Amino acid sequence: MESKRKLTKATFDNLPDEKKLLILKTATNEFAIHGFDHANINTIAEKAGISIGSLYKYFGSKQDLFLMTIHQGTEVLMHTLQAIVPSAKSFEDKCRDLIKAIQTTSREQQQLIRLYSELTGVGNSELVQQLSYEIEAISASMYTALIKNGQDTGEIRLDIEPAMAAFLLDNLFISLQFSYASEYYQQRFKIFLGSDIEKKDSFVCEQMVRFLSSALKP
Amino acid sequence: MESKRKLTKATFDNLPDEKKLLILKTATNEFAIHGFDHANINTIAEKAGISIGSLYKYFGSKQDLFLMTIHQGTEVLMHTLQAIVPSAKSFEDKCRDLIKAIQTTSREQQQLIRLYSELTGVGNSELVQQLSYEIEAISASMYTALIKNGQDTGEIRLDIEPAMAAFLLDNLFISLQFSYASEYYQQRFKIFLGSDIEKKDSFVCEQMVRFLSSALKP
Amino acid sequence: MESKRKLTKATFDNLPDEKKLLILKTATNEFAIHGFDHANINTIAEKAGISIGSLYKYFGSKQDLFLMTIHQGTEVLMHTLQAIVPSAKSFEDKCRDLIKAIQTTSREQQQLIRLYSELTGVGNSELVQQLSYEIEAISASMYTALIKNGQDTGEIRLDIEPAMAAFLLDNLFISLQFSYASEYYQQRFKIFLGSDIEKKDSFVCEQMVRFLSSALKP
Amino acid sequence: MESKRKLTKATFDNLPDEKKLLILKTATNEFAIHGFDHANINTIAEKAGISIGSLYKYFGSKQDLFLMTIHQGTEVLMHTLQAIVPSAKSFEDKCRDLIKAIQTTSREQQQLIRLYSELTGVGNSELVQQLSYEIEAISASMYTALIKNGQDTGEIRLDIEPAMAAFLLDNLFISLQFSYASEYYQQRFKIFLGSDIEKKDSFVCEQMVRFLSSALKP
DNA sequence: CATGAATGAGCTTTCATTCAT
DNA sequence: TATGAATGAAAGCTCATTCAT
Repeated sequence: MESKRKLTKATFDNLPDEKKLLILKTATNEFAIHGFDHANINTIAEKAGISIGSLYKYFGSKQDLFLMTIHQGTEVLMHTLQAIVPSAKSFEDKCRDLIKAIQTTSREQQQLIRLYSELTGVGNSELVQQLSYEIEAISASMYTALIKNGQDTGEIRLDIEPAMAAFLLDNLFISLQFSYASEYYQQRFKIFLGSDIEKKDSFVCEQMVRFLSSALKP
Repeated sequence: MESKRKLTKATFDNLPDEKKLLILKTATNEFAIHGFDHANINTIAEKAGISIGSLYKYFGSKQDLFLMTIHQGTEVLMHTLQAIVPSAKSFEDKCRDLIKAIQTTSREQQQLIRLYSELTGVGNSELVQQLSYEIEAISASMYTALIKNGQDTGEIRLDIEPAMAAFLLDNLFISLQFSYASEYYQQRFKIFLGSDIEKKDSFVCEQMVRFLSSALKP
Repeated sequence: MESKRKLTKATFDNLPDEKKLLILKTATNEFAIHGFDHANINTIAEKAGISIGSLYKYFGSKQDLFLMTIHQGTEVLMHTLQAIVPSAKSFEDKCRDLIKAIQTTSREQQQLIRLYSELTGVGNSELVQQLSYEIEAISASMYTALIKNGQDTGEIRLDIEPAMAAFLLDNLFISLQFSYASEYYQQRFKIFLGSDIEKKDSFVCEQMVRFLSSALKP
Repeated sequence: MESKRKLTKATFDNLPDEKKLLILKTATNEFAIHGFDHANINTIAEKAGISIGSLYKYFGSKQDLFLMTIHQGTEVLMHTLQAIVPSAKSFEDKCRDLIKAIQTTSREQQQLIRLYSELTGVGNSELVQQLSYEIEAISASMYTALIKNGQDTGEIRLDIEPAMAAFLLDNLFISLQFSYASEYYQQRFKIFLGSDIEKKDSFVCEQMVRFLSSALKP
């Protein structure tokens, strides 16, 4: 809908992949550790082994760099989704796969998910709008399709609106994601379920699957 | 369990209630609008009609003031919970009441909920730990009790762990809360359900009730 | 006409006169030597013996400080004008007094006049507009009155518009001012009149008086 | 007298005229709009369709490029002067022609005149000295000759030094030029003469001619 | 107790110039 | 000759906190 403004300048795209990845990884690290406001652009440049001037040749601003790290990160996450949702498995099995994927990636990509939760606080420039739209619209359409498909195959009740079911599903998945990645939500997770959540992956998964399939079965 | 360090100094407690409320209200406003980092302590003092010196006599630091605003705010929210959860109604009716309460208070107390979502980013001092424990522990125990009670009355299935069910319930409620209060989650809400979410309160409520009661009924 | 926005904050006004003058003098120096763009706020603070924080408590921005130095400086110049123009002397004698005053003050207040010529380049914020209006409006009205008065006394021809005569008069005076104060205009002055202009004050004065009185006599 | 250091390197002179003009025109634009300090060399190169590397092959520095734009611009202005001053007309008519020329060119070559007023602030390298000498020496000698010639023909009084009269004449002309071209002086112009100065060209011209011829006639 | 002036470290961003290709 | 990516010093401004009055 909007004329997609690019987050990077051409100079960045022309960089060798190795260098591009190094820069983005360094930035992801800094932003995840210190948050957007407290992350230091000069430090990022230094740690990535480039000059500040170059950093600003590649990205127009601190915010652009931040958004780019998220953009690149979410692409990875979206691939995971796309590998699971359109498969031929049953709805219940897909849920199980999704939850397991969340449990794995939330730990592997902890920093990325922390970044995502920073997105809320960066103010609401056009770019933030655009990026968040990109991210959420994909999940929304994929989950809605997932539900509709389940309704077609008779696995999912018809008296619930697909968009609404998708919304609730995504809410549960996002919450779970944060519960594994963010320090704050991790603590809350433990308050509910005890300090040994690390060992309870399959328990959490099975209980959620049970919860979800009952909630949506006809 | 924890050595409760106080957020306020005695000097604040001795203030007339009116003044105390004015200060906290002003702070809530500033923090909700600008976020923790960009809120300006000097501005808060000015708007509350007191000197910065006094503010520092009342609260030890910016963080302490912030945590106090949350502490005071959540008390209000907890009262709502306590009015609904222990009532004599059916589980389904309690869910309905809770969702309606969320829809109402999220709009009325928008700023408060925005504050809460800032909590994640404030770092993890002892005080943050303490406060978050206070908040989450109450919800956790209340929802867990709610589920157990439902299991006792035969309204809720027995093959789901009460703590786990409570966790999922709270996840859905918190997500809904943010969806009404935070700008970012509001946009996401609309991506899923269309731009007229303001008019769909009862639809959202009924669908969620249906989802929840199916998920948990025996 | 415009709601006069103040250049200083109250905190500056409350300072002891000695300190106020030291700050303005230091700033005048820096701005005169380096020009607006190259003047260094941190250096000004340091040389004035105050912290940068304080400087920004006193003045909202670099530009505000700059404009304040001009404002204060022109006040001095305006006093000189007001001492000469409304006197009981003949028009010719007043011109002579004005030119002599320019020759003296341009040397004494060299830096101030250099500041003034920087004014053009500072961009056109509301404040610049306001300040320049203040300065020019006073000269305009005083010189116009001077001409009208001369027409009333029969010293000045009637077939020239007072405002136009005042404009030309001011043009000559300002040019002369720059010719003594600005390095560039000084060089130009010498190209026209030879390198010994320093010793030619009375010659320059008499020739100008002769030029002016002929130009305007009936 | 002075060892004329060149502003351009040979590489520039060898360029096709079209390209040379494009570069200078682009530079004039940028310098006129943003002033010397805020003009961006990289932007100029980009807009002129050449590389920064090339620009630095053509001109030694930002300052050199700036001075070159002025040098080239003043040549145009000087041609105007040379077309009027040595003509066979009366002194009064020449004045009239000069003023009219100023009114026209100040509007057409607005940017050029704005550049000229930037010259003061560029510091005082050898090159600035050289350039300003070039410019001012020509006006000085032409106006002085104009006056002397008037004295010879009996149009101009003998009791005024030609150089001095030339100086005053040039002061008035330069002031007028700025009054049409610079934003700041334009505002001042209006303060003296009202906001409709655009429509008053012939009035301004006639009043100035009257002023000048009276000032200098025997 | 109350005040509020003073502090100063710290951070984003710009841009003239260089030099390897 | 031409290119344009890389450089990095430098500067305006903010704001939590202190402490003398």
